[in-house]
Amino acid sequence: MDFLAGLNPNQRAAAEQTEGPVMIVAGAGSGKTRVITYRVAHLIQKRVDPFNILVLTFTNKAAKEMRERIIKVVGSEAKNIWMGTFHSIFARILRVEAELIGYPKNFTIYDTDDTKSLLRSILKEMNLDDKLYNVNHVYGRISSAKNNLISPQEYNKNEALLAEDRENGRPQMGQIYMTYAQRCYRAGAMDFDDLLFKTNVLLNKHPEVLHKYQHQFKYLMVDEYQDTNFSQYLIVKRLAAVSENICVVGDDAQSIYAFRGANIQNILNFQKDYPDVKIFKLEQNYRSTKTIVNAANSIIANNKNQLEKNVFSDNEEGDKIKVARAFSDNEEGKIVAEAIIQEKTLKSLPYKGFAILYRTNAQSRAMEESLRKLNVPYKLYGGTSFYQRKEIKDLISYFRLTYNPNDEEALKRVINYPRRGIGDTTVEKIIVAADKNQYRLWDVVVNAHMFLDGRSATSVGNFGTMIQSFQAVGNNSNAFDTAMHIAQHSGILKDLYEDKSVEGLARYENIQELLNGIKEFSEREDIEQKTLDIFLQDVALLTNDDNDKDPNADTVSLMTIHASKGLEFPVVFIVGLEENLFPSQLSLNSRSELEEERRLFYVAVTRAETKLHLSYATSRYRWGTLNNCEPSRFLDELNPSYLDLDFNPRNTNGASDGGFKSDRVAWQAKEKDTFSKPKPKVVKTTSILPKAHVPSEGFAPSDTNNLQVGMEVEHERFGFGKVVNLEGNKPDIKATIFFKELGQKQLLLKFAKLRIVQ
DNA sequence: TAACGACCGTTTTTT
DNA sequence: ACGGTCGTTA
Repeated sequence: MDFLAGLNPNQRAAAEQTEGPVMIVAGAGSGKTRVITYRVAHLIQKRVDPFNILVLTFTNKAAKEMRERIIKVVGSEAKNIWMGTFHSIFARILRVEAELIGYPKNFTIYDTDDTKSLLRSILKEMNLDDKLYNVNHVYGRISSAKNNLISPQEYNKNEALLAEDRENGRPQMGQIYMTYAQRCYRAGAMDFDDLLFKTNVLLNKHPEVLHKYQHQFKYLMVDEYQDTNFSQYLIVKRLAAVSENICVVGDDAQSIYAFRGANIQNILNFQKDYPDVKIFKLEQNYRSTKTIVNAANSIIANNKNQLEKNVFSDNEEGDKIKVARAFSDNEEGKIVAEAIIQEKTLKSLPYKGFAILYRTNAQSRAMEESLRKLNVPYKLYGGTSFYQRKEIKDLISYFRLTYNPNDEEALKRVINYPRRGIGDTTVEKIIVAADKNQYRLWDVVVNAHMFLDGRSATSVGNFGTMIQSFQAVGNNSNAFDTAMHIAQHSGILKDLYEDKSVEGLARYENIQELLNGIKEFSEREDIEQKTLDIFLQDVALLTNDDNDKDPNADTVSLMTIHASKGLEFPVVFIVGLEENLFPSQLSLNSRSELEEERRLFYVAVTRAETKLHLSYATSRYRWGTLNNCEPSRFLDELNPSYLDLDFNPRNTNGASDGGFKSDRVAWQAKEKDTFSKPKPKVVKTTSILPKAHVPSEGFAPSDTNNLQVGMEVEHERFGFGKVVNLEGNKPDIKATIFFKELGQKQLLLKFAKLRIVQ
């Protein structure tokens, strides 16, 4: 079985170097997954026990895909490889070892919602202003502390951090972190960051455990190493310390998760940690055309501090990159949808050969509408996961509570859902009683009569009894029977069944779907223990892709660029290339954040195999109001020789800047104008804009049916200008006019009030 | 305690 | 635009 023959010399050398520290710097599309797959296959062929191999990935999708590919090569033996995301692998280990660090084995995993909800309660209890102590900000602060392995105690001793918080007007941050950690502990819960943080605690405090896993995992591989944070880095370093058979794979140019603590230095410094590292560079891109690869290179060249590499393609030159300018987000959608239909026929591609990538999930709406209008089948990836839906979380909260009654977030969520007469006041009393006596909420619930009076004591007591009855069922039945029992007896099923609205119906169906999933789980042959608590263990770590009904359906893919990492499509559309959107407004403050946006663009561009489309809109609805948009600086950074513009962005004043600056100049002029004067209270449409131009006496709009390029016109507010271009059909004719004062603008003739001067 | 309406902030990205 | 939260009212 000479599967290594399918690799190029570089790839093969990397796959064969199984001993000692190895770093594989893999450019986009250079066959990275292939190398990892064959490297693992090679290990197994060399009689390494799959149980001794640990492969860490970043997403469930990557883990799943790689597992399938390895199984294809080496057969079912590969199922025994330890392969998964950092979070799932270490959750699995913590389930075994949790008691050593004072957690129950069946600890709950708090997802983002749970975490935020707990933080909100804490802020409220501490009487803190939740505008100043914005939950997302607080969460981010705690998360980054954990990712840098700073415990609450250390945080509160760290003068630099405390001073920083004081300067930001948030002196209570340390206390919040402390309380948050205590409350998680009390609830027997870990959040996402804890799964890594506590693993470090475990390995640090228990040398015998560290020793055990060091010897179990004789071979370590880490995919997407550029996206690891300090916490992950240290786990890997510790586990690899004995064997030093560690292979990291990554591409610094594709590091896009610094915002959540990833440290690009981990890959840049790998060589310092392991001086005898063998470095392999995979520089040949097999995925994309020369045009796409070169254009991508021209983007990333704008970043500093990179590992040196030269990504190239031997594929054909390929089409130029199409750039489209739209008038609005909806028109952009229309352009994309039409292009898909056209190109599908032209190149006889299936729909699944197309992907639309965007910076933010909110952008999917305009795309979806246009695709629906033209009957283009599509599938939306990401967005709110199935497991984040309210009704699903509600039912799962009952499950959680059944197996871990200390799970306070679950308790608060369902104690009065469906309604059972336990209002906020009563819940408040329970919390106060618990805090006063150092009890857990659950202790108060089961002893309700000691803390509450009459009616509410009875309701709360009944709730406790109900959960206890669920526990009894859970101990004696399989997952599906338990789940069904809980769904019925909690009243959730009835409550949703009675809601006959469209949304209510959808919710009911979602519950059905969850129950079906649990039924499938109960019938699986490859798992020995099929109780609901086992099913529950992984739920918080699941994402959408597990719920993919038919992955082979022929549909266009819509997703964020982050979600597209690792994927490839023959034709890719990157939409919304506008300043403040991509690059994101929030990234403009620092060079490093802007560089991350640029890497994100690089990732997006390199998803395309044969054809890339870029587009931007000159106006877009955001927060429900229409905003003017300036083309993204990234468009300027692309070498224009790779571009094919479907419009003329140049000024008529002879300047041949050839870029997107004309749009930008016009935009800037207008912005300046808009902000120079105090805004009127009600800003509904552009007609409220202050009048910079005083119209000539007796100004009256002319009939613009016969408007020609080159004509001089006067606009009520924009002043005098010259028609540069006319495009579009009948009622939607769009005029590009260069105004003396304001620069170039696009106007729809049916709306614009123009007086023809000559 | 529940139901209703006004108001607010949200849109970065994921485990 | 939209959903979640808060305050008012019954």
